[in-house]
Amino acid sequence: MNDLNTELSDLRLGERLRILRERAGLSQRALAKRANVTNATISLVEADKMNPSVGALRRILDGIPVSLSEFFAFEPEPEQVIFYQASDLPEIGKGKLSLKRIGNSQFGRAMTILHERYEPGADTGRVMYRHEGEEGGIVISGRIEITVGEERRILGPGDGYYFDSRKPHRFRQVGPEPCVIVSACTPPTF
Amino acid sequence: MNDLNTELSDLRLGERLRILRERAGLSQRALAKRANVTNATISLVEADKMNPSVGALRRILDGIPVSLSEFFAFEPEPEQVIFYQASDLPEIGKGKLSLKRIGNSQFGRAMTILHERYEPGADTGRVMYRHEGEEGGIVISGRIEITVGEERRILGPGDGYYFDSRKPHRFRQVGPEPCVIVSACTPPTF
DNA sequence: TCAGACTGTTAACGATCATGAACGACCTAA
DNA sequence: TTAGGTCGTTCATGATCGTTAACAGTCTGA
Repeated sequence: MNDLNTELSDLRLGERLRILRERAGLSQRALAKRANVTNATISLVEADKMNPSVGALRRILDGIPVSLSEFFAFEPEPEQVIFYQASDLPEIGKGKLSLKRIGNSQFGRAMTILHERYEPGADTGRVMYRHEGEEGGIVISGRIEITVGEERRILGPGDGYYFDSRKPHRFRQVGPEPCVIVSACTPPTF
Repeated sequence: MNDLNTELSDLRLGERLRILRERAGLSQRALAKRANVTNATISLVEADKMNPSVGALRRILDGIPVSLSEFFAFEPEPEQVIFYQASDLPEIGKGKLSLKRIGNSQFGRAMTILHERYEPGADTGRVMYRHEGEEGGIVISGRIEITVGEERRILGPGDGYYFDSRKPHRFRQVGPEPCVIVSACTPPTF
């Protein structure tokens, strides 16, 4: 016994489909005909006894017609994540540069927070980044050389920076110990 | 050979899922772990080689996290229906009262058009309807007795009406031939 | 009362999903 | 170079979907 039932009752597909279908004045069979699905399918979905494929659901909704987006509009949002557990944060970047993003990929968020770790020798490269927005940060530990446009500076613990991301920029770790930075950029970069 | 491939490429689930996943900095396996799905599932979905169930897609999206509504937000709307073929219009109502709704159940529409046909003896009943909005119409053929609040009138071809739906109202066919009316009400009643 | 047409539900079965385990490719460190 | 790690892909199999076909219940009209 898996949690199919839990999942189904959680989605409440059936309830909403039935409401929309009846609102349109369609019987299960009438809708089935329009949707190129059988009435049994609609019956089972409405009874929360089946977990339809996305394609099947779309065909059904097309028969009403209602878009998938509209259909799920009343779906409770996945509760806004407020707290991020370190072990859950995916590690981005490769090699000597490790990034952990906080608040990323959340629609409607104005910025992205990064927890960056530069191992000795780490370097964002000669090809300098450029993108829309602004970014800033504070060095937590270690030392890093930051180049922004024509400016170059080496920062240590407690030091900070802030610049327009459209200026070409480059980060390069210096010294024997890794450098840790917490930064933010806006709007969220991908 | 069915049209599974057509359906899948039509939905473009894979493309969007991949974009969202990568934007979140997650590998297929990392996302799979969060979503309680296997990496193979994500791989196949992204390659448009599988039509996931709604439940599975939701689990995957929860791992990003993105709501179903957001995920389908960019789905092209089912092209706004402009022309309705009579044979396609579902017939609502029972017995002597037949209704055909035009533009119903379309989110974002301001009103519903009804093609009503009252067979001899048809009557919306003594329990008079009341609902939000306004409604009006024109009699095409036959004769009908309309009661709105304290007002009562018998209308024939070419006659029209318009009133606030919150007033109790009742329609009753009179005469030997069926009565056909085209009406509109706002906002769409369910 | 009966036949007919409709409603939504349910059982059995073939098609498909979702899984677990393998694969080759790539990178990193030793 | 090798070993170990990750990446995304692919194959075989059990679980589930979606269909076909039947079912009982309701309503209409004869």
